[in-house]
Amino acid sequence: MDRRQEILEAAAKSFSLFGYKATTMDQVAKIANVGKGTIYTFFTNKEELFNAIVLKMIEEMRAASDSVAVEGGSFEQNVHARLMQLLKFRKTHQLYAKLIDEEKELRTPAVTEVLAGIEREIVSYVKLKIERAVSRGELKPCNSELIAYLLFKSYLALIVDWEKTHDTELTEEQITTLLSDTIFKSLLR
Amino acid sequence: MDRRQEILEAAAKSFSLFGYKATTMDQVAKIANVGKGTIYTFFTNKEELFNAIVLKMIEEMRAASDSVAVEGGSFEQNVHARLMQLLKFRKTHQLYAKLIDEEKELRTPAVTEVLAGIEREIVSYVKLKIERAVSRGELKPCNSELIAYLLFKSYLALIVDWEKTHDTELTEEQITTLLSDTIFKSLLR
DNA sequence: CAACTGACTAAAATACCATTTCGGTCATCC
DNA sequence: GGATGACCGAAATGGTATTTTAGTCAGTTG
Repeated sequence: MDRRQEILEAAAKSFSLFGYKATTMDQVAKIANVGKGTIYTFFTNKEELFNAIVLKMIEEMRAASDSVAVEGGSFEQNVHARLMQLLKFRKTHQLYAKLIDEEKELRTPAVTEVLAGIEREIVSYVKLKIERAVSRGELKPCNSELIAYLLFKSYLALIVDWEKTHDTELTEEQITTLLSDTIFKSLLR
Repeated sequence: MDRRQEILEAAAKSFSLFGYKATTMDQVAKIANVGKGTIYTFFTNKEELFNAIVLKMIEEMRAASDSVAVEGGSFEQNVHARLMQLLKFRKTHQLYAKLIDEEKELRTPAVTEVLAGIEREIVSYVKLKIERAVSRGELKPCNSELIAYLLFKSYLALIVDWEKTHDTELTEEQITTLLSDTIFKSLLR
């Protein structure tokens, strides 16, 4: 069977289970039933292998996000659904959750970088969606980068941070209403 | 001269210069020209001494916040001025800056706790201001805790987090306009 | 004698070194 | 000639000796 594929699957498994730092190349080789050297014919080093796995995860996230978007739906409806889905993914997906944990506990640089990259991508995606909605006339012209950033940070605060200091999780209803009345409303043409 | 006062000043100096972990009680005693035992006649332990210093800083923050509030000013005007001032204080004040650094680098529990406490206090203060403004009829009734939290997190994101990922700091004008059009606007009766 | 001191203690942090682990290479093998 | 795993140096880890430090208290001093 495809050796590259075996390696990718083994690596995905190991990174998901143990995180970046705690998975060893020997470990991956063993799970994949290949010699360690073989890994290096496909990936230049551990970090590149990791990046390949993360890239696959990002694809999954994109698919998950697309799966909740409604063709022809409003900007608000779609951005809300997408961000909620992405932040759910963040908690649910084994690898993502593991990486967040490793970032908090170990501060592994490769992990920090990857997580920051994902957030940048999300913000930049929201920014794109804003610009599209502006040019289609649904939203007022605005500083799309700034709004995208504020939107993302707001969702992050309400979904991720809130429960760290409060004991009752916010309902989706509360979040929807709040942001609908504030940020989203102000964007409408 | 008042020994308690000497100790407080020495401690403030040392905590500001070296942070919590790196100031030793011997150090404080030496700066204060006092035997180490004397410190323990006024403060039960290092953490209590630290809390006393932080309490003084909180007083300063309160004063700084009050100094920019306008008697009879609007809710938006005053909350904006106060939060801007508090977040400026956060960067500017030697002790506060040092503690943020220590929290990031060392994760000293006593420091983590103190910083979390300050944020809780700020949010709860904003919450109070919202409730006042609601009962005076300036704002619509709302979930004050939630709005206070979102407001604080938004300012934090725009002032503190933004510059970590972008190379151009946001102007106060941009922040004012953005939040005025979104969160603040939606609160008005 | 009451406030103050600093030598003292136990516990925690740090420095140090021996040993192991790990990412990456490459001579060898199938 | 693609795959392998023994091998290498560097980095991490563990264990231990040493130092540092928060907190105490017997003794000193004004």
